[in-house]
Amino acid sequence: MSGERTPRRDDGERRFLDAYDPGAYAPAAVTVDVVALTIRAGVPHVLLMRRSARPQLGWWALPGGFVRAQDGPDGPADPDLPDAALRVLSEKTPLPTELHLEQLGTYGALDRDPRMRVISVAYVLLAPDLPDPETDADQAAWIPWSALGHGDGGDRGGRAEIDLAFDHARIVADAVERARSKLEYTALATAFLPPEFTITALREVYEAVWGRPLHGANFHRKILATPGFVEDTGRLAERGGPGGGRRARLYRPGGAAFLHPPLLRGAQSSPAG
Amino acid sequence: MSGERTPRRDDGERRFLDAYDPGAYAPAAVTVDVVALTIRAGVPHVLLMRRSARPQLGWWALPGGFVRAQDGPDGPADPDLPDAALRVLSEKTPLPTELHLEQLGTYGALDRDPRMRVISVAYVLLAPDLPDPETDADQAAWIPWSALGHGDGGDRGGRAEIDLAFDHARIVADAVERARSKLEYTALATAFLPPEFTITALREVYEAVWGRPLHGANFHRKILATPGFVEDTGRLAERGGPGGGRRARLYRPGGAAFLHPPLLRGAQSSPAG
DNA sequence: CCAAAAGTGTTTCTAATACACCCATGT
DNA sequence: ACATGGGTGTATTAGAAACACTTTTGG
Repeated sequence: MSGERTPRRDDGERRFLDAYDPGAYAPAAVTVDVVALTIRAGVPHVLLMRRSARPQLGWWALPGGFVRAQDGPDGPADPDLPDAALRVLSEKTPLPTELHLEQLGTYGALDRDPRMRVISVAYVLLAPDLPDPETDADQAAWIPWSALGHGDGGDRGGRAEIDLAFDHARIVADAVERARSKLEYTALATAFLPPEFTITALREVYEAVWGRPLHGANFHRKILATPGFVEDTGRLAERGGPGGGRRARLYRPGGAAFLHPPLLRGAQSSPAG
Repeated sequence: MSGERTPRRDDGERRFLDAYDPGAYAPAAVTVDVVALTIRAGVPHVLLMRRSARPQLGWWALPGGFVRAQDGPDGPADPDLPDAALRVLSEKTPLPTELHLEQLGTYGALDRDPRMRVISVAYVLLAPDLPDPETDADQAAWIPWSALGHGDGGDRGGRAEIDLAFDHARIVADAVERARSKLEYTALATAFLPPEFTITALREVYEAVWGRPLHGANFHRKILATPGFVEDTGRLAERGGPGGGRRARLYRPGGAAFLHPPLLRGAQSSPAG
């Protein structure tokens, strides 16, 4: 490792770039697909759309679209991939202001799209309970994870499974697994909740995503013992439970991104609390 | 969710596909970059190459190359992205038979390559100590993480930092962080070791990657208490330490992919044991 | 013999779990 | 009043960490 050079862009470099022909490459299409996850009434849902174009016209699929690589007639180039994900999603449904977006992975098998080679960068979006998409209800909808063919963890006793277009069932399954494991060691559960929430609401997020009940009392203590997870607002919820009950304290997300120690979903009956 | 349809490919679909023109899209180039990590003499290294072409001629960079989207003059199409990663890497250095390859993430900022819009799918490869690349030593080399400008954790007291081409410093930093966290909750540490190894060698992997000493006695017990992490071969190492010492038992990787419980790298002096 | 490294025993301490119980509110 | 849900106290238990010590080898 002797004599490291750290060359700066020189005249030769400039001349090379001026003469470069971008059309020489570019044999694959690049898309972004978004797995938007939320929890409605304690049940995890994913946003799906019916395909309005061939191929696989009429199938349920993830919202997605082509990355704008350069400025063009359709609009300016996407500065980065997350921008492309948000643009593509906002073209189909209104976006909440508070959200969490993270890259899930990239899918590029040769035969995943019958038209051509398509490389899809998938993103996971975690959002609080959103209104139904404003597009025609038959075109976009929040679908429970449990209704999907693969990768869920809920009960779907006898219900018909929904097949997704392309390899989107696999992508959703990967997204669900990502969400499940990230709740263990990050404070991401708050991304499913409004800006202020109760500890019970937070617990219900864990129970919905992990598909298993947690011990309320111990969960409560453990959340408060994890530094930076939540921050007390000093106020109380408007009212107690529907059938009576004490009013719960309201919290907002704390500054911490990672949880120390993590909330492990072990094999026991009610861990993490 | 009433009346789900699961349409099959019909005549209209077939006619559509026959008439489809793939050239209508394809505005971005897709590459794969590989962050190959190994440990040599207790020090973590990454495989880097000097760029032999413009742009950034002569800079250190990750091995990588364009994805073959279709069959062409250079060879057949890559069936999937991991195949592309292995092909690209094998074109530059011989590959070990035992290795772990996983997708790290995809980088697609508008200005990350001055030539054109390039979307790079990055892979992490964990490998046992490999021989030096057979290409010219000045063209490819194993470089210690600590020599790199960003994202390391080792000491580099006064040593000159190596700048990487494009956004590769960021990619390597992400790969290092991925490796560090995956050692916590998966059995991946064995990917850095030969097929049979001692518990001490395993501990040295953790110490190298995490950059911190661990308590040998407790580590030993904890590894053996984690089901499926390692499996006893019943044999002993050829000899003890250089200055004397008992011969260590040899183990091979167990079947488990995930560790229950995980080995947490907390903030204390010597966790995980 | 002595130093070095592998591995075990044991104590201490902290954190996870379970369960009992009190508090506050809606009906 | 009483049922419901929020929240705290506390005993039990499991696991993490620290340290002492035995075993086996090289020099």
